Amino acid sequence: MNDRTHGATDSEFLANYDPAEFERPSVAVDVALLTVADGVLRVLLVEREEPPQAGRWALPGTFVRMDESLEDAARRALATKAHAADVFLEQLYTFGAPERDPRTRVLSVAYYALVDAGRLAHADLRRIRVPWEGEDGGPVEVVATDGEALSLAFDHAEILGVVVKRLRGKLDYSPIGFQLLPECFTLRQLQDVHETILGRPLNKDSFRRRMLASGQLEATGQREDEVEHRPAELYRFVHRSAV
Amino acid sequence: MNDRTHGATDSEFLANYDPAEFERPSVAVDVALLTVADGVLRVLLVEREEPPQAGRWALPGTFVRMDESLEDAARRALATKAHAADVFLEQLYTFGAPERDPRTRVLSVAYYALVDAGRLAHADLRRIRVPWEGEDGGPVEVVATDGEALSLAFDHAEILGVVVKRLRGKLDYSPIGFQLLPECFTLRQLQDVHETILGRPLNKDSFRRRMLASGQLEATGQREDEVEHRPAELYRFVHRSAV
DNA sequence: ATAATAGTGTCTCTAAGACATTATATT
DNA sequence: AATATAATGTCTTAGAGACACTATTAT
Repeated sequence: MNDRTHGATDSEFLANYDPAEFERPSVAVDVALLTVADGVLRVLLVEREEPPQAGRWALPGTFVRMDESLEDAARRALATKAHAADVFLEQLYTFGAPERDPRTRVLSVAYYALVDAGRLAHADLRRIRVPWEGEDGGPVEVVATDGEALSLAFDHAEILGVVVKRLRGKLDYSPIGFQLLPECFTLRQLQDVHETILGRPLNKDSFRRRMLASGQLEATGQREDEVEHRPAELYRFVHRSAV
Repeated sequence: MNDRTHGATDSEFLANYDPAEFERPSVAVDVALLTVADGVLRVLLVEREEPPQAGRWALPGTFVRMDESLEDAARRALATKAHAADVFLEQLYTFGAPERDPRTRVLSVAYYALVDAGRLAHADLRRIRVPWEGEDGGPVEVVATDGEALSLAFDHAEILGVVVKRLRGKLDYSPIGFQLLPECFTLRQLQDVHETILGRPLNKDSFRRRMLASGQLEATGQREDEVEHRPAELYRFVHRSAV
């Protein structure tokens, strides 16, 4: 028991508190920014230019500053890459294996962000290939435009695997599907997003019924155009007031 | 760009790496150890004896050591409190608001643990009261045996709220219900656990059918005894081989 | 007109809720 | 025998899958 602190008031204690007393891990945030387009999941990666693991591809990340929240750090990690002000962003999991970073102990609080493909240039987006079915989980692969698998830094292939697993699990009872589409969209586009995330085809009829019955969709009265067939109704996502 | 590191190999870089270069947050783990008995959720709390927030009730926690995994730290936080070797333990969420701890920046990687009530003395377990329905979420209350609400330390009421919300969300598609029961249990006991977690009654017939159809239950051929009515069959949880 | 997709209506099948009935223990 | 709960069987209802059919655009 420490006489300097035991029984003291909070203010006395804090005046004597030495935060440098113990060795600490570093804390980073890494953000998986995903889009869906053309039936594939894509992720924003950056090529590491400095050691460790220079030349490998990594999720955008940054070390957490002492006075910012974790979510603020995550948005800062995206700031130069995307119009990150209003992207959907949610904490995923904290990865803390002692040897996951060769520098020193580095914890990564991982986030995932979802945007519609129209808001990002395709330049930095790489295609995700999921080598497992359903919610089995495990690392995923990321392939370049030439089809070759990229070498990912640290445990980022595992992090992306957890992202995909999380998306598959949450898709049915959360509005994440809408985050990957523009404000107005057709039911077909919504179904494409769901099928791409789940990695399997869905029944069109029951998908329509389920979505329309959910109360989350509002018909805009407008129709898509520039399509070479009958244009579909455009819908807007409305947050469902719980029952 | 840093000339000392740019273009260097990993080993050159690491030889020069100074982990003390940047100020870092502290990282703690806090563990919510839950049981279900007599129709209530209970949680293991410890009374803080030293500042900050001496006298308040807190989740067992500890600072993460440089060479241990987050899960190891969580088990260590429980070690003196419970036979923690083989409890079910899962990461919940990382809480990182800059002002959540008055000492300095302290991140908390929260875990939850589930054990059957028979394995813990009731002494340190306090009853959880959930003031919201379904998965609305929000902080919960913890009440002493005399019914008075305890004053919880830091953001631990919010952490417990997230635990309850997570349990309600995962109950239907994960085996967490079984973690709160002894190895052999009756369907009635399993239903009690589900009803307690969800905070609402369930239909007995369809609950039985659903559980038996899930393939997760194996009849032991044995029956409960020391009950004052017809004894029920005892079942054992078997991990369901997917499909 | 033809092609292509949007959207509607209906049948079937499965799972949940409701309820009645039978079974098996204790007192 | 009376009581309490376990366990089974059946009817009804809601939602998903399947499929046929109609609607609306472009070429």
